[in-house]
Amino acid sequence: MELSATAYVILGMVSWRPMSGYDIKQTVDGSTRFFWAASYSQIYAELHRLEQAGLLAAEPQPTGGRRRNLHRLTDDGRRALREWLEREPETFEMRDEALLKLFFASASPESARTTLEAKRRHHRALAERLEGMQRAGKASGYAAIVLGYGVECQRWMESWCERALAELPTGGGDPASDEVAA
Amino acid sequence: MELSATAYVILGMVSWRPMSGYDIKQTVDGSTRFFWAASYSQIYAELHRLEQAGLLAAEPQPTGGRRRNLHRLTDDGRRALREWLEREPETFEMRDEALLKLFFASASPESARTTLEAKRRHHRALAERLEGMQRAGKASGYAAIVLGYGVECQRWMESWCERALAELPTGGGDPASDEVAA
DNA sequence: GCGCGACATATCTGTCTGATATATCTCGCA
DNA sequence: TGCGAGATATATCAGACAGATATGTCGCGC
Repeated sequence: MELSATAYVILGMVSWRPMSGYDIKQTVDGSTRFFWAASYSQIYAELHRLEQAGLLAAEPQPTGGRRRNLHRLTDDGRRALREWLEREPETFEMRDEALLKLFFASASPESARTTLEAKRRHHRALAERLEGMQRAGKASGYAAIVLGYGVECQRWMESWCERALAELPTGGGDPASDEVAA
Repeated sequence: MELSATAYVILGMVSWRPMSGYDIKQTVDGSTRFFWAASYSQIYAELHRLEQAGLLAAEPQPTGGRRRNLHRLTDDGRRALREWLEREPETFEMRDEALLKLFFASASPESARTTLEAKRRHHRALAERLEGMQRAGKASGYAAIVLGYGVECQRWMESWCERALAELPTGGGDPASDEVAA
């Protein structure tokens, strides 16, 4: 049974406590989102698939007229989660539009500085947000380790931008001719 | 005219010299791939769209019986590229399966160590590959700056893994109880 | 002259995002 | 009392994107 990594995010979240799709989305947005995001469409689709596969069990818990399905892990689900944890991680991807703009900056050299400044601001803002989560003591155990990674990583990126900015030639010039040999 | 960021990768590549779709894929795989990847399906689809939009011009250059379309930037295309470079970067995303596994490691605490070791190996291997590109002198100008970022970033991640490994409790235990407050 | 690997284009399936639709519930406040 | 804003909750669509695969040509070594 091949599952997407997002399916395992759901299994992992539900391993803490039974959750609705909405709960899962909120928790992902407040935690794994910075290294693994998930959208509603993905979450609800996976939830149905995982129930079909017997890894999750849903029990309807309507509050008055409002629908709500609480999903909990089955024994098979817990086993699948554990097996996934013990496999080698595969996916590591970055998508950084600022780096892309810097890469092509020779087509508009004045843009290099503003792009780097925007990237620095972005990392600083995210670092501060994550530090707020640290101070709020929202994460413990492994989650706290990963949160620490997030903070330090954003701070490293922020400081790289500062260094790069300092080394950038001032006149909006091109730091030696550009391009990558094919 | 709304273009995807991948469209601008294509405009940027073609701004260096006219290229075929195949050329673009090779160049992306050897350069921007680590912060902005592109697949053939995406590239050929965008190439058609950009030509429709008048930002690229294609000239057929068959070698004997082998088809080949050389794409070059039009004046509108160069203008669009410059305008994009001067806009604020928006997308910054990471997808790191190792971090995800570490996050949920309390469901299989022995996995934390092997996950971190795999992540460390991954970053080391990528760093070495990028350092090889540096030594080969394949990048100059802004591309070299971005390559330097890649190397330093991978090395930072590698060293973070080493630090985390050193701080991990030895007996496969759980570093204080887990979970994230909703 | 045959086969392998590089060159070249195209397309399919499936993952995933972001926006949007729909409906209910809660709470503050007029 | 009643009403509107915002939180809760599920669902779906269009489109971006990756990865695999199909199809065919070319050059080169053996």
